[in-house]
Amino acid sequence: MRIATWNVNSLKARMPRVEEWLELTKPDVLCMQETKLSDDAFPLLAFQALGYEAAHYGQGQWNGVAILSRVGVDDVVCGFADGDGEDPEARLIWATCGGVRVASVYVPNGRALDHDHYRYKLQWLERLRRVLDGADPASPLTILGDFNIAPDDRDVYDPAAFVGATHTSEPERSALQALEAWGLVDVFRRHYDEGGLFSWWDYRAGNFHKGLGMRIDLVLATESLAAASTAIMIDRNARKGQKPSDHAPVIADFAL
DNA sequence: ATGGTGGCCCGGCCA
Repeated sequence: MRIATWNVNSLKARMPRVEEWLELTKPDVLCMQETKLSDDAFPLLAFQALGYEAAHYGQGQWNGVAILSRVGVDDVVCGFADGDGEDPEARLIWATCGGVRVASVYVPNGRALDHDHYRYKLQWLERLRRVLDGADPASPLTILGDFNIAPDDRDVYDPAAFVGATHTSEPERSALQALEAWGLVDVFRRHYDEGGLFSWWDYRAGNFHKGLGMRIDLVLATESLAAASTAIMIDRNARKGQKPSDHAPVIADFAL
């Protein structure tokens, strides 16, 4: 089973690239983030024409997450659904696809360490951790998406440049480690040890061509599922060319 | 290391 994640930075702007990429890559499941669409505007028919079912949780203009699948989209849950009030932003959707529980997440950016959005980010990650109490770490489960956290210093082009900034702060990394402590593995690190392998590059200043990026798009999987992973790659080709997203897709293959 | 690009939808905000 091939499962991928891609922050598309507006599905409306990216639809030609996404359709082309689906036909080329043929994932069984694709998690998308930042669709920036209302549910009414989600191009379901176009995806069905390519053989995919889909679940979308959007709010229009900002955020928005989706799961495409050609191995079923069952038991869809939008948001935290934990009874503690609705998250005002559409950042989380779950579905069961081919026997695997899949989440597509768009973790808040945080903006700055002293910003309200940073506190929202940490609270959001804690809430995601609590939601996992309702799941079994021995079951096949995967959380994919834009975590807006570089897990360690290998995952940024210059750690010194991020001191005092978001994405690398200790509380953010601890919040990610709390998810891992529940029973999730960073599948990419099961296959690659080296740094300098990134999934996001700022549009500005030619950062992609200079190799100035971060690895913030992650595939977290329970140990039993991670043990079935045969390969994982960051598809840098999708960051090239006309009208790319600022994120590259991450593609993971599992022997399922 | 600052200034830079591209998305939203039309003036800044957000990434």
